[in-house]
Amino acid sequence: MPDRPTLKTVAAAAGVSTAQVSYAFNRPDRLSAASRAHILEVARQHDYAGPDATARSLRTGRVGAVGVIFTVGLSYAFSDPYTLAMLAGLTEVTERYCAGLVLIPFDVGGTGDGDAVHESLDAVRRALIDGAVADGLADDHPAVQALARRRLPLVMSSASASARSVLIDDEEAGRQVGRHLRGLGHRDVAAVVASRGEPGTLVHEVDEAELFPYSRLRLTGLRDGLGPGARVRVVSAGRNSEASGRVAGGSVLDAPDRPTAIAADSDVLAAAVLREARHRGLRPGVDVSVTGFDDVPAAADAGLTTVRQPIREKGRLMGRMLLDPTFEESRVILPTELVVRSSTGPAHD
Amino acid sequence: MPDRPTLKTVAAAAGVSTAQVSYAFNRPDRLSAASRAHILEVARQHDYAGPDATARSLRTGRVGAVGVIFTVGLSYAFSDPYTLAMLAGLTEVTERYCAGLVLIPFDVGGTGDGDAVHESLDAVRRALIDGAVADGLADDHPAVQALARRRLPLVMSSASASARSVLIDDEEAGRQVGRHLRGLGHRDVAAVVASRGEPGTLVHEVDEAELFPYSRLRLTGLRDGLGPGARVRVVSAGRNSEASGRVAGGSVLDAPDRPTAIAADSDVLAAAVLREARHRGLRPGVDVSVTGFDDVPAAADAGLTTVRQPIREKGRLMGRMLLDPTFEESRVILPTELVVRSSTGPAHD
DNA sequence: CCCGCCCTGTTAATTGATTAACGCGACCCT
DNA sequence: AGGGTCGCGTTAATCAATTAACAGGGCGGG
Repeated sequence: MPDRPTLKTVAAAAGVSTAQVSYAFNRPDRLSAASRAHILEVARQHDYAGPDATARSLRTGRVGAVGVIFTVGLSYAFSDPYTLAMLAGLTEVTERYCAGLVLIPFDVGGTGDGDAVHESLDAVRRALIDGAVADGLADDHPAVQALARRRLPLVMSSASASARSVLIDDEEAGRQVGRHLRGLGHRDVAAVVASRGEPGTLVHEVDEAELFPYSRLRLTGLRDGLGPGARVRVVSAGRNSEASGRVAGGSVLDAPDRPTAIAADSDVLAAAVLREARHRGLRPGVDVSVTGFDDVPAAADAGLTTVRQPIREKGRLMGRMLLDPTFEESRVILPTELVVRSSTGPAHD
Repeated sequence: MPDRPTLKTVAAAAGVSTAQVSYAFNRPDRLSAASRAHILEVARQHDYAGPDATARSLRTGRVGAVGVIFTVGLSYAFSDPYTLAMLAGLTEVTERYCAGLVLIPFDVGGTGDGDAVHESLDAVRRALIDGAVADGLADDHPAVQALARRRLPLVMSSASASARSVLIDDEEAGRQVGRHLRGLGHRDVAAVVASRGEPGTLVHEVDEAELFPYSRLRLTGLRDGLGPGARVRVVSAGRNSEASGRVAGGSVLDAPDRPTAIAADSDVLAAAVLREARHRGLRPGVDVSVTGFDDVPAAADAGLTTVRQPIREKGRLMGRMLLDPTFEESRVILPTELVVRSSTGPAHD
């Protein structure tokens, strides 16, 4: 018996039909206890590990796992506190449902041209999942569209025409930051946002459509909150990492017309900006004001003024949308809250 | 056409055999460019997302994903620096191979009796993977055995009779710690190890067999390194977390016969012990010596004497063992290095 | 005594693809 | 003209299970 045993093998060895073996593993109530015991015993003797997962999935149409799309390198994602908090919430739920979690890389390295996109979509197309979470992606993202074509249940964290979503009101959050800064007298603000551009480069108005959807909304809110007459320059931070944040922050701080405040799109970026500021002898909240986003644990330590969002709860709700059949809402909006700490203060130039 | 389209649908609509459609998606060289273009066009019109992932997996026997078994809650794992570093290395490789990563919960909550084990094994049995990584688990762990029965390629991080492995020499690492402490004059040491027991309780010699395999080996090495005549008490830390570490550390520090040194099984536990020590007014490296394990980034900040192991490289190698067909070795032993910092110092009682 | 139901068990259709083997013209070479 | 090869397609077996529908024996009730 060199071959891997199958249901058929076991059925033949036990002298019953394959249906009986299947029932023995899946529906104890459909056969007598005696024959179930016998079948399981024969299975053990043949070292049969139970029904093949792939075949069962094909037949039942269920896989028992949900996916998460990652548009940045996975090995980087594991160092991002926002992502980790979201995943922690998500896995609380998947675990309760005994579901696996599939991390799907969508890594369009380099130019991002048609072929590269096509290639990296393979992982999305081949992923064995019952549904997926696309955090921070827009409806028109190729990975999202590929999933939609597969007709898989999808949960997003930005407003979507078709998919269910768990959101925050990004525009309002941006407005909270804008109003706070305006109240402190800031009229010249740099927004540091993750984007495809090189860290430290300016994002022109026409390119703002290319930003992540949440960045666009926060920008709109920020401008609104600052009111008319304020200047808002948008600076690309490349990816959302410490290193990129330092480059972007440095370029803003070294500009001849340095803004009085810097609103970063995440606490990770904001913390990097803070470090660069201190490095230049600038006192946060005095010489320059800095705000973040998310309120990850490190923000409190850094004295960072930031917008708190319930990240873990977001993950939990996304998970429930996918797995809990009694969860009906197709859109949940979570509250945000401006947390004022020492990194912001009155403007003076 | 309310149903999800299949290969057959598309073949019929395009007026070709299903084989052609399959080739159009998988083997462009097996058909003329014209008919390939035609088929893909028809597929698009019918909103066909490409061959069904499950069916393809059944037929080809390949899934395109590898699994990682977690014996602690996933949402907790995301806060453990060792796990994150290992995953970062692992995903570097899976990403290169466009493979998904499936996080498989094996969460035997509560008593851990037969039924609960059986139940939580379901996720392991049903996981759609081509192979798996079992970090820190022993050959006789139920989840490992379930995977072995499925005849899936398996990579472990402890010595295994059957599976391939990427290891460190845990016994030698323990010995390094032991010798270091002996050199400082410590003759009474507490080893704080993760285990199933309640944090803070003593682990009796007979129960040591129940510990994680790496803990056992390190203990053996530690005793050997300390040499004859030294006392080593083993204290359970429950799970490998800050909270558990504080409980375990507190109980050791409050014991009437407090040891002069505490060797923790991870930097996370050691950092917790350090905090408890400081909290009691004990100066690390002076009033009490503490060692960790892993050398995660936080260890340097905490001034922790610890054993460095190349965690990320471990993850990378595990991934290559699973995915890189040119990687032949079935056992790799990585080097460790004792990093002496300020948390250890001469013993005096 | 007969009808119908329950309990166990079997038959066989189905899930959606992959791919080896083979068929059939057209073309080339000698 | 005969035979070999090449390009392009089709046929049909196979992957390993699930499950609706059905069959027959035993048994209780009328």
